[in-house]
Amino acid sequence: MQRIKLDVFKTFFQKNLTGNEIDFLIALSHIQNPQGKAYGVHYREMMKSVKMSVQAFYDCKNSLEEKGMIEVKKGKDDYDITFCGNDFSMYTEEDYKAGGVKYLSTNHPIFSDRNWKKLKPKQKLLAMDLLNINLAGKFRAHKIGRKKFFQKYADHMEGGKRVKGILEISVRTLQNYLQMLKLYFQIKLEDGMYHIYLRRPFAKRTTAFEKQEEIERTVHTMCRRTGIKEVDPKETRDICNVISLYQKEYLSSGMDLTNIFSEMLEILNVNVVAKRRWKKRLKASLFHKIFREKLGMVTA
DNA sequence: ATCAAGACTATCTGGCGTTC
DNA sequence: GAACGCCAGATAGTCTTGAT
Repeated sequence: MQRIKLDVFKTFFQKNLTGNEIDFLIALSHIQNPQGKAYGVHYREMMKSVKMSVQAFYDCKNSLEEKGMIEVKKGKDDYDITFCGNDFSMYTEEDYKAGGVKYLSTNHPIFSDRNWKKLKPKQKLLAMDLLNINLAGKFRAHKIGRKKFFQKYADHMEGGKRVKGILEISVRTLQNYLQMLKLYFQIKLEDGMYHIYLRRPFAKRTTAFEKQEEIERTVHTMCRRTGIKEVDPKETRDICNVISLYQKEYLSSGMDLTNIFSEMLEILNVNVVAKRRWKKRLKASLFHKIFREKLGMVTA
């Protein structure tokens, strides 16, 4: 589920997010399940994907929780993190077709661009807002009056009072931002109207989101938590397929997969008395059986 | 693995001035 | 008139170091 709900994104503007915090949330959206939950988030993993320091990981995790953007539950050397309000599980195919699901895709090339990380926090928000407008407008140029553009994003004076724009920055700063926006957008000023549209390499929709990848992450997390070191690729794939097949039931049941993995290991090692001698590995057929039982499906 | 303190670095603003 | 380069000082963000 590489996406952020539009109304969740809108709250970004009021939370005074730092650059790292924004990237943390984007990275979280990459690994969340349809309910907006990311299981087994490890600090090293985030350090790598967000390119942040150890301390930055903890700072972000704590500050985002304080700001009410995420909910954190401690796991085994890792965390289960819920992206608050970013739940997509209630939508059906029809909802998507009818255009009733408003979201910003985080699977867009702009987020993997090498310059992205260098952008300032509010530049990121501005780029994301314009990206959303351009995607919604099917890549047609976004036309907006110069004055209106500045009033929307930057503060301005009105009758001696300072009126805030959504970015709460000065006009001068917004002018500076226009330079960086040129990385991703073509910006032309014609008759007092800005014409803003995505540059060629970025004028594309996302690639299909990787449901499989997210499930595979879950399996690896469960392996880490149950101490399985020997991760057979074929068994992993088969287990992923089973989870994918029953994903709807699994998500609504709210069950903890760790228990199924533990049970799988117990059965595999039923003849081994000493726990430390257990052979810890994956066995898809056994997983399948336990999984179905727990979901209340009777094996035929 | 986690976190706190302090060091270091980046950012924003608003003024002045130049260019188109 | 709009855009923007440069500058200094205040403020905020991030990283390094080091302890537990």
